Amino acid sequence: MCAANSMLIASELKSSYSFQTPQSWLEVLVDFPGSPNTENWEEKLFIYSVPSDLSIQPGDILSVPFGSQVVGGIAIRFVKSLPENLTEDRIKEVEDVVTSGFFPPTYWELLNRVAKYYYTDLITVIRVALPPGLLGKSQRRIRLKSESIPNGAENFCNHSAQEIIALLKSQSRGDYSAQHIYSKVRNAQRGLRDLIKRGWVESYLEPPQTIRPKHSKAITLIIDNFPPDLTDKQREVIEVLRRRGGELWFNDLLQISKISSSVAENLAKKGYVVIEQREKLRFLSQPQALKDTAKKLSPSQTEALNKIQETTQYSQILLHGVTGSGKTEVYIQAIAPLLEKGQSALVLVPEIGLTPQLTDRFRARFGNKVCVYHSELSDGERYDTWRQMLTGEPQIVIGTRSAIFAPLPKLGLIILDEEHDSSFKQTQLIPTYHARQVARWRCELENCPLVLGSATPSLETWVNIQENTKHAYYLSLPERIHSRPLPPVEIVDMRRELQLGNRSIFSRSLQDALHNLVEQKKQGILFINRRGHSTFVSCRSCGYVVECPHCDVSLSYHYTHDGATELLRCHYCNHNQLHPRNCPECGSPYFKFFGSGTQKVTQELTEMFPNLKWLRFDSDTTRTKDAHRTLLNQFTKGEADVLVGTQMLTKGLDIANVTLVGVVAADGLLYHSDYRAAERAFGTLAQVAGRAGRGEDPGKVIIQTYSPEHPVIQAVRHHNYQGFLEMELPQRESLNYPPYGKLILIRLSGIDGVEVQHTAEILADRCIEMLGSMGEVLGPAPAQIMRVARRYRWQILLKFDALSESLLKNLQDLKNSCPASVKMAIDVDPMSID
DNA sequence: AGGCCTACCTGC
DNA sequence: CAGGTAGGCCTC
Repeated sequence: MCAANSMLIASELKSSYSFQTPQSWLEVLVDFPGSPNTENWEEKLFIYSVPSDLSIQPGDILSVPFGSQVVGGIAIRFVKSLPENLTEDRIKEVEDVVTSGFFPPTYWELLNRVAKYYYTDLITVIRVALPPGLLGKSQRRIRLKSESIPNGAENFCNHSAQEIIALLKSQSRGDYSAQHIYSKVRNAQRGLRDLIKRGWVESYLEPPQTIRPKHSKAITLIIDNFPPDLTDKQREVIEVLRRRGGELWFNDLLQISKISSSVAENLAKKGYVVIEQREKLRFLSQPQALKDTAKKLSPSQTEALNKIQETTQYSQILLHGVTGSGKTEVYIQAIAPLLEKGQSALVLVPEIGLTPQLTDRFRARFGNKVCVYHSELSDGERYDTWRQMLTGEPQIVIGTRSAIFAPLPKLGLIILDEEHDSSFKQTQLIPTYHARQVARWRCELENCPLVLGSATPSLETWVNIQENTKHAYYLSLPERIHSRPLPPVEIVDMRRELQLGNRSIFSRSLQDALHNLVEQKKQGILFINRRGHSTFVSCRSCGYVVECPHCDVSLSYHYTHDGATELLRCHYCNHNQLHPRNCPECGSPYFKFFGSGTQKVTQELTEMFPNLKWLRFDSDTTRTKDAHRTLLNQFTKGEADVLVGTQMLTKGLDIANVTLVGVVAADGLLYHSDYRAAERAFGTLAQVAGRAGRGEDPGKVIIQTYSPEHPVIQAVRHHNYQGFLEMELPQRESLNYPPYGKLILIRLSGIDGVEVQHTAEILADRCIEMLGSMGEVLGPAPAQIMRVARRYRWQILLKFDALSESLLKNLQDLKNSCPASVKMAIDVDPMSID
């Protein structure tokens, strides 16, 4: 990392403080849970005074006192006078400025659009955009004043007070957060009041644990000659500093020159160097990739590159390139000239862990101008990367969904790689935004192009590009680089295998291919849709199936460390329990295992091919940091013949030695109640098939299925995206599903099943009233899996042609009328509706 | 989200 | 009628 560069940051950020605050009141958007909704957040701003030692400008991130706590907030604007209902004595002072100079106008507009479109309050959107921990909150804590409790006196307190004392005494410092005490002790509030009155415990506010810059001692050379009064050691220090560009971290200097710190301090006394605290950025240690240069492009790559480069205004560009057609190289060459112009670029990928190769290639070309930003970074790393972006240095940020909010000034291009991937949509937390939608807005606001890359574009993007002739371009990379062919796809009818007496999960064809693999020293990939061993376990004598106690699903069978522990695990709430020795219903010790997962596949591989080495690649084996990269490295180095994995395999994997791709069972993908099932299945199968034959040697794909005639299978077989479109689009159109109609899914959940259902029925009636002839209301219906983690789930689907203002307002009212015990979430453009 | 106030309930 | 508790509303 370049020390001098990072040191600049502190001073640059500081310079924006120089703005002089006018003497007036400050309106602040305060970060608290009950924050007002999108329609009227401006009406609920709070007014603070600015202490004389702080200078604040609108857009600064602050910490402010609020009620009994200290919370985060955003400075919005100064006002000259107080509203009539407020008197000066009720106004508190801003406590501190957390970060200055954030939120340029276009960025502010972007956040507002997200909030409005996805029915989320603005502060929640802001929280997504900022690195975690920046909007700090103080915490109330309870501390034991043990010396003041008379011996045995606690026995005269009420029960909860006694419990609290016992709890506090169980910890050496006698200090817990109030929240922790509330969760452990019943009626804690009452006990606490008693104890505080008696003076045995005290309650105090812990200041917010906001993330702050990390500082480190730095040494800077301030002369450019060698003065005569230097000792040998001092001379050496100056030489080292000169060689390293005049600046070094103090600790690094001591290491390099092997001197004691007093030598450097004496130099400082003589006035030849300055030693001071500077901000130090916490970056991941970046593996120094080999320097790489631009590759020669194919004619279609060149054509695509030219089009992207000549587009300087807002446009959507679909880069439709078959797997292995060299999209990454086009991205890289499109970005290079932007950096020269002083602009930055944003590259979004579905999951960073799955694409170390893409990151490596960018690093090889652009070195330390590449920043990686995603949720697996530690809070400190994320914070520092974020601050680094604010400097405006031309750079490339590669990140996952949330990086769409990377605060890059002078943005010149956004690239969404694998734009069809559903992980660009946030599903669990609000706002349930889609990074592609946000990217569109962002490019529009910054007036720069948006490149959407995929081998199997989403139907939304496809139709969007066709319909918008003005700001949309279609670019195609129809061939693999070096004119390598797409691998032939063989469809194996598993019904026929069964008829011929093959009960293995591998067809004869796949078995042969696996044998050849070992002989020819090639590598293969086996794709299976599920992790674990089996999807459910059933008693052979009475048919009993073990189900999750919290959800309406059967438990999946897993084993750990070579079968040492057998576990049943819920894939929805992560509940797990030991696999019973005997059936809980009838006591029989015999179980049958249904549905294969990755563990079952590897088990069968070991039994049938003892000489074949495999690696398992799924969310069970990649839980730890860097596990993706480690496993992929092992595989690339040839430490295994076969990589067995789930969806993760489909993304970006580019290994030349892979000649075989096997899909163990395609059927799990095909049959789903969701309207998007076919699109998802086609995408996944086409992507996984594309992993084969990327090197010199031709590849081969084997797909096993019980439905060989299924249209999706047929489309995959012929690598026929167009054919798939022609089949799928008319169906969507006839039912007015996206990309034609628009969907909003209202999800309701709660502990009390009857109450949730009742609420759903009332709300559905109101939706029918509200929509009138503008659209259709489907439901209410229980979710596909009605109960998850002890909560009952119901949903209402709204289907209509276009959004309208009145609809937006009414939906917001709907949310406000929902009882507190039923949670209501509005999912705009839901990815799945089961 | 907490903290605080108020309306309402329980035990004499 | 005091004391205790559950829910509503405010926090600049």
